[in-house]
This record gives sequence, C-alpha cells and structure tokens, in this order.
Amino acid sequence: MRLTRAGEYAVRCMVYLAHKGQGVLISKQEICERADIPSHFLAKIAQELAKAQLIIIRQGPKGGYYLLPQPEDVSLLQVVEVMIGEIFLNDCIDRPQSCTLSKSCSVHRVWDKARNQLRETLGAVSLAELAEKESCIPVFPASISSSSQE
Amino acid sequence: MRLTRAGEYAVRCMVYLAHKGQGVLISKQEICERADIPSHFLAKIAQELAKAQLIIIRQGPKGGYYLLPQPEDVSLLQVVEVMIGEIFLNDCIDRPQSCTLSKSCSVHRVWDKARNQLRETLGAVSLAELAEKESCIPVFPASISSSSQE
DNA sequence: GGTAAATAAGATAATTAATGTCTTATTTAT
DNA sequence: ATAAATAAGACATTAATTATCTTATTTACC
Ligand code: SF4
Ligand code: SF4
Repeated sequence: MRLTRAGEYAVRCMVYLAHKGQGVLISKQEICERADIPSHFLAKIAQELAKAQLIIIRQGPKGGYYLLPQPEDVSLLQVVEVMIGEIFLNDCIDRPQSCTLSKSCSVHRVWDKARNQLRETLGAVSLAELAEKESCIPVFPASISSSSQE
Repeated sequence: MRLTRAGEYAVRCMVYLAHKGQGVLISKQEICERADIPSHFLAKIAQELAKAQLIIIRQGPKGGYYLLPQPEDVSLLQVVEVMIGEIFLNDCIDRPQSCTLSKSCSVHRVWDKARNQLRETLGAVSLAELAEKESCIPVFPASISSSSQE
C-alpha cells in the first residue's frame, strides 16, 4: 500500500518540468541531478510518461524532455497512475468477478469509497499548483540567502 | 498500492468471527471453508492477529479462534494494519528524513492528506457494522431459498 | 496419565513485483 | 559525417508476497 520508487521519481520529474513551464526542453541529466533520480531509471520512467503523452522526448545533442500538456491540465493522480497503474486498493475493486461476493459485500463498499476518495484527493491537485510552491526540488542555489531557520 | 492477499484474508476471518459474536469459538477449518481462505495461510495470519490481541487461539481438540474485543471496538483499519503495517502511501510520510525536502514539499502535503483521509475512512467502520450486513461470507446455506437471480 | 485431535511456530520454497543496470540502436545539432 | 544525447528493451538483482511443509505444543476425552 505504497507508492513505488518509480512513481515517486515520475512525480519529481514532472513537477520539475512543470516548474520550468510547458514546452521548455530540459536535459535528462539536469532533471536527474536536481530531482535526485538515478539516471538510467529515469530513462525508463520517461518512456512511460512519453507513451502516456505527458512529455515529449527529444533525442540528439541538446536533447531532453519537455512537458506536453499545460501544467494545470495534469493531476498528481494522472502521473502516479501512469507509473503504477490505476489505483484500486483491493483486488475485488479492480475485478469484481474475482470475488463472488462483491455485489453484496459491505467491506467491498468501504474499499470502493476509500478508493474513490483517494483518487479524488490526488486528482484534485495539478502540477501547476505543485510547481508554484516549493516541492520536489531541493532549494535552488539562487534562493538560498537568508537562513531558512525559523 | 493494493491490499495484500493476507490482508484480505485477515479481514474475512475477522468479519466472520465478528458475525458469530465476541468470545464465540470457531474452528479454523470452518473459517477457512466459509471465508474461502487457504488453511495453512490462515494459520500464519491468525498468529499475527493473536499477537495483536484481536483474537484468542485455542489449541487442542475443539480448538479454534475467537474474537477478543467487542466487534464495535475493532475497525477495518486496525485489522488491515496488523497485516500490512501502518499505511503511509509514500515513503516520505513514513520516514520524513528519507527525503530532505519533506518539510517544504507540497507533494508531501498531498500525500499526507490522502493518507489521513484513507486511514480515517477505514478507521470509521467497525467489524460490528461490517458483520451485521452481508459481507465476506458467501450466502449462508440456510438463507439460500429463493433464487438469488434478480 | 495416555491418546488423539487440533492448532502453533517457524523454516522453506515458489512466485511475482520492484528496482536498477547494461547494451545496442536511433535521432539530431553542428 | 561526427559526436552527443536519448530510446528501447534485455538482463540481473533484490525484496515482498504467497503458499506449503515439518515439528512441537496444547488440551479434551477416555
Ligand atoms: S469479501 Fe468483500 S472485500 Fe473481500 S474480496 Fe470479496 S467483495 Fe472484496
Ligand atoms: S519530493 Fe516531496 S513527495 Fe517526494 S519524497 Fe520528497 S517530500 Fe516526499
């Protein structure tokens, strides 16, 4: 009942790209460094994000990735589900036929509610919101000035 | 991001016991048959439930399990977390020190909210509620009379 | 007390999923 | 044409889940 590493990395990558703005090409290396993602792992993650039409991958020298949709149009849920698949919480929510009781089971209904709630919460927040606040990216060198001790 | 098999079986077992009432001894075999749980697997699951003080295990002939607390006093969340551990959704919620950003990360806050909501939903429903409605246990032989086709 | 019925406890095996790495191929700026 | 950058997917490692199997313990009953 946990987000996978790949899921977390995908979110970081997407938030970083959103932070830079839609359509702005960023090198893979920069993303890896700033968002602390193993380089080879990101390559695989990016493939899935590209397949899902969330980013465009540009090869060649000066290559990299950029965000395809507007940051407002992508939710945290979308990014997460691209990586780990649709969230179901319990098997019988995914495939009701896997348990003959699913139609009458009160436990099933609780899982269904919990699942909808969870997806709604993750679906309600866009990359735009996440990127405008501080998140996922270590404090930018430039913005370290006054001590952050409070 | 899914309940494990063991978690699902534990819930079934607990709902079945709750259905029978607190303190009522039921043989392991009966539970396995009625709740459709592999017998040897239940043995291991029961050990954890007993360690968590949710059931008492009685050995010997006429042995079996029974519910220790009142059904109203046990939530679905409790049963699930005994089996799969406390729900955190993302690693940084479990151990904020695992990501240096957790204090300022807006994504972190979304996960935190989602997690609290999920635990609240699962925590709000007791075994008593679940057991009084039809759930987890295939329709009882006695109650099969009119065809269940509707 | 002895016996057999029932489960305990934990070791072990099989399966599946997650994570990470490596190699070869392709794209593209210069 | 060349070299820089990533693509694509195969491969290896690790960890978690699921299941089973063996030996030990408990206890009702005679
Ligand atoms: S018993 Fe209920 S909760 Fe469990 S798998 Fe079946 S429908 Fe789902
Ligand atoms: S970047 Fe944010 S969400 Fe991701 S691990 Fe760090 S604190 Fe958590």
